Amino acid sequence: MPDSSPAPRVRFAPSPTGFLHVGGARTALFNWLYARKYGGAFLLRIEDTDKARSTEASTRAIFQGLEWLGLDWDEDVVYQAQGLERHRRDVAHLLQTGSAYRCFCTPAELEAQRAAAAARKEAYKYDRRCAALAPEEAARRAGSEPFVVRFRVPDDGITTWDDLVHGTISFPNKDIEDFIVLRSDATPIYNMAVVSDDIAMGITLVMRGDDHISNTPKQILLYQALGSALPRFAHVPMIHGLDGKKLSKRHGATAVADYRLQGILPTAMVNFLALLGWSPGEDLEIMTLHEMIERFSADGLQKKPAIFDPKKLEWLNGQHLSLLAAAMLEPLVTPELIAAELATAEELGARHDWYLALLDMLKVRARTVHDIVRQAVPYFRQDIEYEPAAVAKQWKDRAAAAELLAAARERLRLAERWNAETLEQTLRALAEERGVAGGKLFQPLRVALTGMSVSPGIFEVLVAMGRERTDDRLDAALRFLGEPARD
RNA sequence: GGCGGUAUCGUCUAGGGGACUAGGACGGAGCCCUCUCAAGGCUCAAACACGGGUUCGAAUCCCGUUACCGCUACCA
Repeated sequence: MPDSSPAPRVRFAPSPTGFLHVGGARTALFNWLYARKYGGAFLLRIEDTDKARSTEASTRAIFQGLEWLGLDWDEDVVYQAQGLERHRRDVAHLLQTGSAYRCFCTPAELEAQRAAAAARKEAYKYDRRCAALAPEEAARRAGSEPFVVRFRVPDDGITTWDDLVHGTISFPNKDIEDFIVLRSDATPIYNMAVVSDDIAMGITLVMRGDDHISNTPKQILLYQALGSALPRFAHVPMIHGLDGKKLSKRHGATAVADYRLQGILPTAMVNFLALLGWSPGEDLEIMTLHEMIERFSADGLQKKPAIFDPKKLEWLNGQHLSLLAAAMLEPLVTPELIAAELATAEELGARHDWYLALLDMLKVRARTVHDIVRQAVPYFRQDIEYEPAAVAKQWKDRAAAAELLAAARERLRLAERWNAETLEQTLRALAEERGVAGGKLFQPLRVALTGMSVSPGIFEVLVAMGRERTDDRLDAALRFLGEPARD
């Protein structure tokens, strides 16, 4: 026999009513990490029983979101709506064994009862009037009247479980109302469908958001009434916005796809999400998925909600960007360069080594993929745009700047080799001859080459620019400034 | 209102009765490096919600209080 503990089976069960939300993505991630860590299965179930709100586009968005994050699932995707017959069979079983009963109260009647309770400032709980109906009578009325099926919650006792993140949680049964399991249109209510599906899928650990804690006792009661072994439960905290409230549209981007559009790397996103509510201990922050699997443990799961801090995400993204080899970065940046009409795939392919070196040069000071594209502009575009602020500051004395740049142009034309060492020697020598600090030469030169006052080191820039374009840029700068008088 | 959950720097967190003068990270301030900006290195400011216990000793255990969050549908 291999191992005494069977391989765990976990699932991520979103309802396809919108895009993949960061909260959902994180729940999926924790489930995935758990499955991968312990050699179990990570299953995906689409909870599409609410036909009015479920869409196929949402389902696709969920798949794409998970794929982008690198969270692959095992086995075929389960669609909850396809389990309808089984859901009904399970409800029939409940009815047969007396664990559930038919309720003929109409929505209007229930609403009136609720309103009356509210007026009396009492907590409303279904008064179980239909629980007392004789089974034969209920069966007879069922032929002609609409009804729902309610679960018969025991009067006494407590329902309790040992939550993987919270420890023991218990609910007195007397506080749980006889909840509905089957609607009057004979479709199952959420709690029923979930339990039926989780049993059918052989789920051994239900890991989901904190907001399901109060559903758990009801679900446990269902497992027991259905005669099934209980899975373990783990309730992970929610994600909140900067204001401490549940993350919503008001907080800006909430869909993982939004972050993709913002130039966030999937590895950074997944790393950030993992850190929200989980800690590997030992002050470790930057991790790959693989490293997270190695260190993952439910012990490190936090109990309190975490606030989503976009600043830290950006920082983390910058770190991942710097760590990423140019060859890995290439497929992420190339489409954007093409979209920005800075280059074509052919051009990039033709000078591939140069392109990779450029990425290595730019990635260090970028926090998003967009930053790289922005910084790459002067290396691709034929014409040059000068930032007004850069011109104002570095070319304040236009005549002097022109004179200096003209001298630099002459020297650079004479440079024997076009590499960082040679260029540094050449330009430092020039600065020294002129009796100026290096910066006094490099800064105006930077503006001439890039149009900006900020860029990578000037010698690197020169190398990336190449001899010809450097010369063109200096010509352009001199035209802009007005050629200095020659003797 | 009822039920449930949670509480360490502004934020993410370490901490599991003495190792706490409470550690790391983001963000902030400053210094170093330096041709600019990043990156990197260093320094500073910044927290155990409050009150009672238990204990020789409590951020850590227990009980209250407070605050916040979730649920309280024939939604999921």
